[in-house]
Amino acid sequence: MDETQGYCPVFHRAVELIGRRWNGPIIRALLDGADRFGEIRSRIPGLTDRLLAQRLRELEREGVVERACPSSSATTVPHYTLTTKGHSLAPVIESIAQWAAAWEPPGSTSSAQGRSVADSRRR
Amino acid sequence: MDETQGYCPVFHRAVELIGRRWNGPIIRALLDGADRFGEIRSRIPGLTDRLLAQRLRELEREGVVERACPSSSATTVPHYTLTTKGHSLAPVIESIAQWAAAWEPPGSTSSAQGRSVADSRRR
DNA sequence: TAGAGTCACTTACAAAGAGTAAGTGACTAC
DNA sequence: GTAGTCACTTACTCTTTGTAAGTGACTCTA
Repeated sequence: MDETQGYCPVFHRAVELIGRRWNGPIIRALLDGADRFGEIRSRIPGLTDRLLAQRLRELEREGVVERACPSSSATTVPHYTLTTKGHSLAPVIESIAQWAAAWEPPGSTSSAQGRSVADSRRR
Repeated sequence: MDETQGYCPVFHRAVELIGRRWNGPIIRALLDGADRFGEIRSRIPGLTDRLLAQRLRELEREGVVERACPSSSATTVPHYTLTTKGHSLAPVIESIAQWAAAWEPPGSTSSAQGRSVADSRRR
């Protein structure tokens, strides 16, 4: 009777959040210790300011990322860190990385530049 | 010296393939045993013919899905199945599902319809 | 202290992708 | 032989992304 058996909106939301363009690499950079806007950007070739700012705001709204402006002394530059929710994505990221490494296409060891799935669709 | 330390194009490609709109639910439906076009579509509310056809072709090209037209006798209706590469995504899907279940927002137990991350951005 | 540089964004516009809706051809049931 | 289902396509519109050029707050240098 339930036509949509096996479908789970919570899963759907999660996979699109994680998989949304640039979000995977952004979360990975944050897990790797990057915590400033420019630092994240410089670690991800192809990612622009506009999209990074947008993605960080979305991730913040989803409770994955936290933005803090250390009003201490020196700089007013904001810092981005993962929340507990964000840190708990580590195993997800790890399992994707493992799958990717296992099925890495033959010729993509070091020369491969970050061609996306979308890019490969353009002829 | 390497500005893009920690960045991995193989990971980037993988996370965008898995997270590309509708791909997560499609792979999950296939893992759950759906093998015909209409069956996959009916399990995923909101997914249209156009996008399902497109996504299946992309997944086929990526070697995740296999399309077979059983030329046997009865029907000419094609069947879709996961390849070995596709089946090996099971742990990835599982870890996303676990994360999603753990961080499911309070009011989304059963009433939540499949609102995507994108939808929540529209005001 | 004037001017150049860096940082974290924002805005404007064109191109690509996704949603909506209405076909199409092959087959099947009545 | 006509109506219905199935697996797609095509045409059109709206949303998201990419590209490029600002902007204001701050810092460093002469």
